[in-house]
Amino acid sequence: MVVQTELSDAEVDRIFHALADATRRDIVRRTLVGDASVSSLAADYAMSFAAVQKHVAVLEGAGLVTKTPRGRERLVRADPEMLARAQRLLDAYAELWRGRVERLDALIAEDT
Amino acid sequence: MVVQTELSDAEVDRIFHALADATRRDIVRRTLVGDASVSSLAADYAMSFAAVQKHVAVLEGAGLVTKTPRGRERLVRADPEMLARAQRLLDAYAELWRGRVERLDALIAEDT
DNA sequence: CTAACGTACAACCAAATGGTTGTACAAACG
DNA sequence: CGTTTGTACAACCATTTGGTTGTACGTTAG
Repeated sequence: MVVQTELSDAEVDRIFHALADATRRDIVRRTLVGDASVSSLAADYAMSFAAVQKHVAVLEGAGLVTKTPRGRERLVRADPEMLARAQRLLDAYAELWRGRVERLDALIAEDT
Repeated sequence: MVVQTELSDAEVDRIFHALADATRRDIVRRTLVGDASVSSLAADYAMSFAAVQKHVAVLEGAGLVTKTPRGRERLVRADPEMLARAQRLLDAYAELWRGRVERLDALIAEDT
């Protein structure tokens, strides 16, 4: 889509795909506030631990989240740098669309 | 993720999924500027007409795009209202993340 | 009218997704 | 020590995805 951004098409694909699932969005939300082990995350979803592990892996692959070992646990946290890049990406789209919508509004206004 | 938005989880799923493909993002970009028939869109991608038809259907299902018949053609255009809703959704995420990042920045600043 | 064009839709296929269970292993607990 | 906890990973499965080709049908052009 060649919006102003430093992200490749494949990275944008991965980011949007990672966010296209309610469980994964919830994991991002929770790890935004503070760290959480994979099992503590898994405790709140009606699916197996392994399934949650996979969701975390998808988020990790998109760079939205990082995992750091602490003892036998793996702490998951939202990665601020990648979130900032994703944020700029979303801003770029929002801005693009805003421009389009305002242009349409202007056309409608002219019609009156 | 329960961000401030009027969209259901399933709708958010569909929107992000629709945007998780470079061809579909390109179609949105092109129909943002002006209408385009499905075949005129398809002419620019290295895939069959039917494949492009399916991509348009995904965008349509997400509400990002509408199709209106004109003669034998079907004109595709980005839907301003849904784009505005998607824009607010993206804004909400960006804002959420911005808050988190700024909070982290503040913590780092305190450490110095 | 006939031919070409634009679309719809079904059938099919390979690969990816999203889930499961089972096994293995290191770390923490008692 | 042995047991439980947290994780990793493989195998498996059903469904979805993203692509294909082929057929049918209305619309436009000659």
